[in-house]
Amino acid sequence: MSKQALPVVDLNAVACCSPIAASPMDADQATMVAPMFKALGDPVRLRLMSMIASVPEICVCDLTPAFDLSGPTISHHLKLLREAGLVDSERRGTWVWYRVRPEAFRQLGALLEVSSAPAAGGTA
Amino acid sequence: MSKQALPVVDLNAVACCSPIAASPMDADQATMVAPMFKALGDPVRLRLMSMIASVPEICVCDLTPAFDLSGPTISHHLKLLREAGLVDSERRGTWVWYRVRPEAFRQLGALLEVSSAPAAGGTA
DNA sequence: ACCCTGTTTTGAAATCTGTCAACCTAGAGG
DNA sequence: CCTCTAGGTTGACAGATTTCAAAACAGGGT
Repeated sequence: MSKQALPVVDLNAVACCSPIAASPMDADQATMVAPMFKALGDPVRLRLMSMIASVPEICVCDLTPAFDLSGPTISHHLKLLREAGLVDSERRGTWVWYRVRPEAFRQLGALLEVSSAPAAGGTA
Repeated sequence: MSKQALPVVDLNAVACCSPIAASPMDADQATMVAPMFKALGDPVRLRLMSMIASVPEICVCDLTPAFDLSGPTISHHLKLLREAGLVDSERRGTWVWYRVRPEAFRQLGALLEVSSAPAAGGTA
């Protein structure tokens, strides 16, 4: 089973859409969501994320040379991004390709929305 | 100079609106933006942020009892939120009041916007 | 002036993070 | 089977983070 490790952050479990400015977030929800922000809280990972999100998919071999960092270090950061549920990877022959997980991205965006909208009817 | 420390993150310097999915973020920009995400990457701070953002302003005395943490620890997290440029504080008599910095919030949201992605072969 | 309460600062301990060198694994190709 | 290259894993270490107790600071009231 060459399956990659499942993301630590279960996107289905993360409260999906209420902006953090809409109402005080409870502890459990914060515990689930924080790792996603944490993953983006490092300049290297933020840049990796941006590079990945800017194209449909990208090979590690194109990511690594963009940094003054060793291969293992890039690999480590990519792993954290994966565990945060933000990206997905797939091996195809010799190379490994990364792509963004749109749901995760959308959720993060929704969380930061300036809530002028009442959450009416939003509860699925 | 008893003024509170200026935010470490200079909101005017932070590239203001291009979503990270629009084009690869350069190193400088990532260095400036990452601390904001980092500040939200802790469950306690995320919850504090949510509590602050959910109301026009809120007293530390209403924030502290919501956690099983000492006063100094809450104060420390609030400081990090301040230094990230995400919130503002003001002493009024005995109590200190915190409120969100809408510009910072808006910027973070803009960064995560799903830019109607120029998918395959996209010229930026 | 003194004390009381609310908040921040300081100092210190335990834990976590970012990074690299060295090593291991997965496919491709002879 | 052997070797080569692309990536990931392990182990180690310097530096950062989280947390609390103790002390300091800021206003208000007596």
